[in-house]
Amino acid sequence: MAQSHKKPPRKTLRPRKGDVAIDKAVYDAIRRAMLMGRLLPGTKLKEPALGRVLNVSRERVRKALHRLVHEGWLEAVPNRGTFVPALTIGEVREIYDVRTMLETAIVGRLCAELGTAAAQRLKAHVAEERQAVRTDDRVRLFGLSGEFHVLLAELCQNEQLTKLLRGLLTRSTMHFSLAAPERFQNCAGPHDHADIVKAILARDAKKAAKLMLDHLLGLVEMQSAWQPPPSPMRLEEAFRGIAAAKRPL
Amino acid sequence: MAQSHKKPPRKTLRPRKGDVAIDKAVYDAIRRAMLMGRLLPGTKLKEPALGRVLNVSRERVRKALHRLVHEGWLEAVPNRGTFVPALTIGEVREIYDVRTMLETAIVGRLCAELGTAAAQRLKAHVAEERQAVRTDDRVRLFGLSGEFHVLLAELCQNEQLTKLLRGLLTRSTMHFSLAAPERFQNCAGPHDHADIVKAILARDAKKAAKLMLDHLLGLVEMQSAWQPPPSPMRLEEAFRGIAAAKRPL
DNA sequence: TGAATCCAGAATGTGCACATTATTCTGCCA
DNA sequence: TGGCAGAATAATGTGCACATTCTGGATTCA
Repeated sequence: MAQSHKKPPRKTLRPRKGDVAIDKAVYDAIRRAMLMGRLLPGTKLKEPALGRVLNVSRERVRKALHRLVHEGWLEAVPNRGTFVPALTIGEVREIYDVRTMLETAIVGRLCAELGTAAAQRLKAHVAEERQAVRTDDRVRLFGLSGEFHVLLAELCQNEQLTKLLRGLLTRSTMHFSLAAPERFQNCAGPHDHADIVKAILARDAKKAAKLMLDHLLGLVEMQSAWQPPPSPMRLEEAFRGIAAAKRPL
Repeated sequence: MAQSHKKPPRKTLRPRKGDVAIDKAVYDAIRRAMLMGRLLPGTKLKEPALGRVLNVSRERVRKALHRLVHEGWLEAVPNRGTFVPALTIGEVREIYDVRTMLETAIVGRLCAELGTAAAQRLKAHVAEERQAVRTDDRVRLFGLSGEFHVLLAELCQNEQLTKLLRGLLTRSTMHFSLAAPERFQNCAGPHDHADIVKAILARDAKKAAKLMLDHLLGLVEMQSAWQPPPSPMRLEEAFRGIAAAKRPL
């Protein structure tokens, strides 16, 4: 305590108040890179390199990586680093199995209790998907296809359910994104979705559940057919156009 | 680079190799304190105090808190601190609603495909619960009651499902633990479990699902009746007997 | 007397400097 | 020429020293 207590060096220490925004930006950047298939399974995410590429400090990268690891997006090996996981077909099947359990129950419930507003939202969504198909807007259709399943959960008015299903959805699409990014699509097509909505609106619980089951089984089948391409990718290229912080921090 | 480069102070820096174990210990300690009802909803978990109590550095506490926050056990307010959440009855109902969707599907599947080994494990578990009731072993019954639901998931041979259900279970019991720690019990009693197992063994999917539904509804009903007691608690008392690291780090 | 303000104390957030550990490269030897 | 050992280099893990922000209480003024 009774030391010299010299003036600290303090070079460039300036923690602004907009801190959580930066954290989220880093997190989103890595997640987006994965979802866009820029990061091959087995890729090692080095903290210094990521910090350089994203223009943030290593601690920021570290925090984002920890979060992603815990969410199941990445795998961490102590004293080794953080890696992009190689999801096996079995794991993908398991995730889709859980989704089947949840989503068949969801459509069943929607058949039992469905307000006019909810029905309207369903019909509007199907119309949007049809429009996306007509204009051949692949990117938009990709987003809509995923949001359809989230919408079904939302209509149950259960926050926990929605959050859970959203996590399952992103995890189930991860393998697909990593495996075949050029074939950007979430579902086989909006046709299945339209049929499911029709069954729900007709209050046909049995048919709706069956359609949902077949739909998800079809997705698994489709994903199982793909193989991860063996072409590696540099980190700088992977994060090209995916900025976290414009100015250095 | 061309600076004086004096000898660094380095007082007591000794990062052992058993690091992840300490992290887990801190994490478990806080979680255990919550599960034992030692931490009332609204309690602020101060990092320095926790570090003192658990004999670990503040960074370790910080990491554990971050993880717990992300898992939904705690709530963090930026620049304010980390707090024990006050789960509303509505949220508890939502969690149980999700559990209902999953677990009715689980028992349905078990009725369809159930090996002899699985049937044996089910019967053994029911016997264990009955034994715990006979000897009036409350603590053991508490653990067994929770593990029953996890066991059902495990018998589906789906890792993802098991992990998910385990999370839901702990989260659904959290409110109960916080509200009424002295009434330590997971389920209304082993009687419901025995009936469910009987229906599964009889391959009666409809009855099994109905029994599970009623079982979970009963649990929600029971939890809704309780109110959180308004007696606060000091941090030192809360973590009495819940050690993270014996020796200072 | 009550409320607004300001100030001291503590708690949180974060960059940084190390120690430790893993990886790669290079030279040597079989 | 291929494999192996050791050193150099890079990456990860962690305590620490700050800056910033929040909180609680005392003081002052209407």
